Amino acid sequence: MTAPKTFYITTAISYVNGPPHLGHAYEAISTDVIARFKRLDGYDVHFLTGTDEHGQKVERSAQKAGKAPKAFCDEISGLFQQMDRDLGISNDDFIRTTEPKHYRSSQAIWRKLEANGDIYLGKYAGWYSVRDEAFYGEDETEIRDGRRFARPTGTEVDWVEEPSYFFRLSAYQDKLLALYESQPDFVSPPHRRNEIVSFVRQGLADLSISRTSFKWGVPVPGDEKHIMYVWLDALTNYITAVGYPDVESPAFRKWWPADVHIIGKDIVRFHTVYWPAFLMSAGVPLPKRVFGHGFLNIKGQKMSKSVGNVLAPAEMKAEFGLDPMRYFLMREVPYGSDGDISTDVIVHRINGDLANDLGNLAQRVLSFVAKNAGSAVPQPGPFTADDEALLAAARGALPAIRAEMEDFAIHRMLEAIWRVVAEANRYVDKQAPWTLRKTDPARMATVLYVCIEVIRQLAIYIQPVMPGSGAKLLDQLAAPADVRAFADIATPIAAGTKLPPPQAVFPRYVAADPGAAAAG
RNA sequence: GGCGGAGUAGCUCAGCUGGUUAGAGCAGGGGAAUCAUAAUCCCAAGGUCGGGGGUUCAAGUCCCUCCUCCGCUACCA
Repeated sequence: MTAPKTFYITTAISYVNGPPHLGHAYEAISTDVIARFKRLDGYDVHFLTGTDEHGQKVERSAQKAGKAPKAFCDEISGLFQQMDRDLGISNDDFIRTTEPKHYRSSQAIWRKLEANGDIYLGKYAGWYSVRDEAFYGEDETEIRDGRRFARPTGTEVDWVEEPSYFFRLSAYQDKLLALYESQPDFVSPPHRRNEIVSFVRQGLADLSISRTSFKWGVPVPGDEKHIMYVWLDALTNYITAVGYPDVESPAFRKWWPADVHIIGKDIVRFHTVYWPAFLMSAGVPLPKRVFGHGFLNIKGQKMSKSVGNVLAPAEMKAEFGLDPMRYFLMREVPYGSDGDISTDVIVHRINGDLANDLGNLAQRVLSFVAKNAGSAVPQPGPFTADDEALLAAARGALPAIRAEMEDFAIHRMLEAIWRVVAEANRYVDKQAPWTLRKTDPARMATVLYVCIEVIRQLAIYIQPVMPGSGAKLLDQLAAPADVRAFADIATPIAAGTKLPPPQAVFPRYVAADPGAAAAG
């Protein structure tokens, strides 16, 4: 037997500066969809998510909250873990950068970079924004009301002058360009790749990778006045979780290099420039791919605290239900682009795609079978061309959705599935089993069989996005738990299978209190 | 300022290396059916493909130019 195909996928670790919002949920859900898809497709999957807990911003937030940094992190990290549970996220592990094993791992990679001659002590002076965790040039700042702000982001900056260790990022320019050249899909979607390539082409400056102005971080080995730059520490989480620095450990050998890091578009550079450079220096293989997803806007506006339109994942779930919420987010927004959401669009999707198209398809067929076929899968006769065409469309969707998921085109995967849904509804109308019931019961049996088989396949396909609903549908088809993977598409349902009473899976959404819905 | 992307039916978007009457989904219009969560199905309608110029037998699809929007990035004393 050959070793099972493995798939290691990660989200970015969330910064514990505040509670999770819909953007975090979006990343968690989309990564979860890919992870579940791969599991259903026969891969041994390792899905990692977690929280990023160091840095001056967290130190200050903790102070403001009157808490010790670690206690503060425990609390916020707990909220993220709760969110994952609420959203049905199937992560196999949850890493926190404050774990002892992560200190060990971060210090180990530091020593590797050092041993490779890529770290030197210098001095950094500049305008530093705690909010952005970044330095700005004098000319990038402006003074308002006697205080100085970074122009690009509008955050307040302080003059910071301190000794700092630097990483020789400048030495990696050619190697990085060679990487983008030889592995065109290392960075995706493609337009992100172009941005990164042009950024690196402009030349890379060495990177300041330590701080002395605060304490909340991983101490630099051998010079504990310094703590490591949060990004070096944070990125390392991906290898810590699978056993680094024990590169010979079973976990590390099994999972690393990661198949894909799913991240937000705002941190593509850290993952496709700094991270591969660190790994090259440390002599660790690079992740295979990095995918930067887009952001969600609410009715055309960026989510922000000051606008007051920050949507809590729990609110949206409470209003629309978990699976409809997951479906909406995955279907409405092309994965990799920004998306806009509003209550109108959500309701439209839920009622149109879920209740009317798929939900009603299942309900019209299953209730018909319950009433007219003795609540069991009918015995089919010979298939007509129409039957074969629909069955072929359903079966043929599998390679199509696989291809879409290779590019992380989750929205197009769903589109492909829904093309089958539409075809199935057309088939039902054309075959009109309610007429056949009177004229040709044998033919009716065949038609119903085909419908049930197609619904079974659809139920299997939707599981990555809507695990609960897929399961509910498969329960109604009396499908045992061990025949719900993509491999089971090929084995049609057995005639004679006794079916439980049908039950609507996707109810229509009706606003309880019009105007009070979550997204406005 | 540089690099890149985008401007196609009311809305969201497909349209690969140029080639018959420019497509889909949704909304809107008409009709059919009644198994079903009043869901479904069919039909028609709807676009000077951002403006202008050019290449070509032929351009949404190539070239030039202008306008608008977006992303990345750099930056003027």
